[in-house]
Amino acid sequence: MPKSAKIIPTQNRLLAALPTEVFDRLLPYLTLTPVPLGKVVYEPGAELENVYFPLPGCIVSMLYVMKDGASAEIAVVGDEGMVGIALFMGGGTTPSRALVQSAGQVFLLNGSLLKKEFDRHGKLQVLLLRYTQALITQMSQTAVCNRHHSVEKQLCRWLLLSRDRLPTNELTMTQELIANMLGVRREGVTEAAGKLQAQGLIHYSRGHITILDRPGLEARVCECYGVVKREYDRLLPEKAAPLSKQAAHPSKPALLPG
Amino acid sequence: MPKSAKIIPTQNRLLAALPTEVFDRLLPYLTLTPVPLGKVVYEPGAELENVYFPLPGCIVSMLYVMKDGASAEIAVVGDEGMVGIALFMGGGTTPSRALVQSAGQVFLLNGSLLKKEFDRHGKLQVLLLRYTQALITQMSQTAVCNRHHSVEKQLCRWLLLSRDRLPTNELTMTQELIANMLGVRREGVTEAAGKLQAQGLIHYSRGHITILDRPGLEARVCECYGVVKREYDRLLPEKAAPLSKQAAHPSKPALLPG
DNA sequence: GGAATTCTGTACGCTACCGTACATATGGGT
DNA sequence: ACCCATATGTACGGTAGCGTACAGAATTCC
Repeated sequence: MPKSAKIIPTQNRLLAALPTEVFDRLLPYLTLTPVPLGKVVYEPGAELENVYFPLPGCIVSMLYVMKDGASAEIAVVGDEGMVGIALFMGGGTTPSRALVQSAGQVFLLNGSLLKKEFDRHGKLQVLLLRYTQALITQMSQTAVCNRHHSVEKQLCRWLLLSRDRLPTNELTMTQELIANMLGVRREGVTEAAGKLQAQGLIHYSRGHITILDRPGLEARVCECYGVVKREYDRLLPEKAAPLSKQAAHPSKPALLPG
Repeated sequence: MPKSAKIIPTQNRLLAALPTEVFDRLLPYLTLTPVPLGKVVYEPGAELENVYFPLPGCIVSMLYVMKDGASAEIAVVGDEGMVGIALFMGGGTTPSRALVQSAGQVFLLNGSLLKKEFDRHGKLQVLLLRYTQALITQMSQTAVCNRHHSVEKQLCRWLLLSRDRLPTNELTMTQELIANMLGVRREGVTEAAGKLQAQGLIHYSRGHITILDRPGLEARVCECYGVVKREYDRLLPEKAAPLSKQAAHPSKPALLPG
């Protein structure tokens, strides 16, 4: 049992799932950093210097912004994941932008250190690749959802995706920002949010949204949310138990068959 | 120089880029297989047994089909890539379906053999991860395109993506099928295709489309096509020269700056 | 050669969302 | 307490794409 107590990197689920050996190797280089809402974590085409492991409550959004300024969210990353996969995938850059959608803290890790550990091709590599596949599912499903579903359903999906990465039912987020993420007009969000509020599912005012009835949202969301959620549950380590005993014995054999 | 001539696996660009050692290891297990249009290569949720390396002219489409039957294409794979990335990413399955969009031939490789080679973490791993990142870009951009662009522009994108993976300007494809891929009505495709034909960009009749004016299509397509194209060019090995001399000297330093 | 199937063309009302414009409300700053 | 910036509400015409229906054209099958 290491000098626990202070060791909160386990609050990120990827880091938490690392075996002690790997974890200890990275620990000295993990820097806890607060990130404010709206901060741009990386720009399209820019070589990544660091990767980021969000802590619970911090959400980073991957957004594509077109020449004419129109934008669309491609995926979100919270404490279940990592920002900067292009670093180990080999490209070093991506055409999208990453920005903080919910302020909080991240563990920052130097990119070449991560790459080095990745290239040992131990547990970290396995974890990150599985995470990447989950991310791919999220992106795919976003494409499908963008094609077929109404703004209201997409808003439900977005709210649930956010809620899953937050510690409370409160989110700090204006309708304008949500509109940017969803790639629709702000008025469209106002209208959809208005309906949800009228039905008692959420409450909002000036940049604060409270989820009042999660089951209600789940009843209204399109299948896209569930598909992504199940895939994340299947591919990623379980939410770490409060007192981390991981690596000792994987208490439940995950959902893997056999 | 091995018993060349017959060794056409190099017609797939990923296979072609492998160093001789790796290539020779896999060669005995690569099975050349014809695949007809419409063939389902894998179903959502089904454990993959094999992976597929399409040859030029063969295109496999990754499609998500919803409960109500509505569908949308997530990405396409041709001779630049591989079908079945979930196998080495760790999940083993995906929620999407893969089906043959343009008949042709593929090299089939047993999944566990691929995984084994991947886990040596040599050149194959590097290549496949870079390829996966390119695929991610394609998926992301599809999401963006689905959100913001007209059917006509998307049709242009789709035609160019297909053309890039075919040896000629001819594609065998009904408007009905294109509509399934794009996730729009068949009539929407008829209308858009009609416009393109009126402008002399394409010609079509009963399941056969000919691209007459590629620059014209490029002038009308949205930026999404270019973003994906450039990322593929950046991340993947160049199109193999007819007589494979790859690995010797990368004749041109790609589009990389510096 | 005729019938059946499969593709493509056209039409028409409907709806969700857009672009734009402006009104109202809320909270923070001084 | 007031002002101002910011967030939200509402309205209205425009349009792209939908759902549906059906008609004409090109292959395939017998």
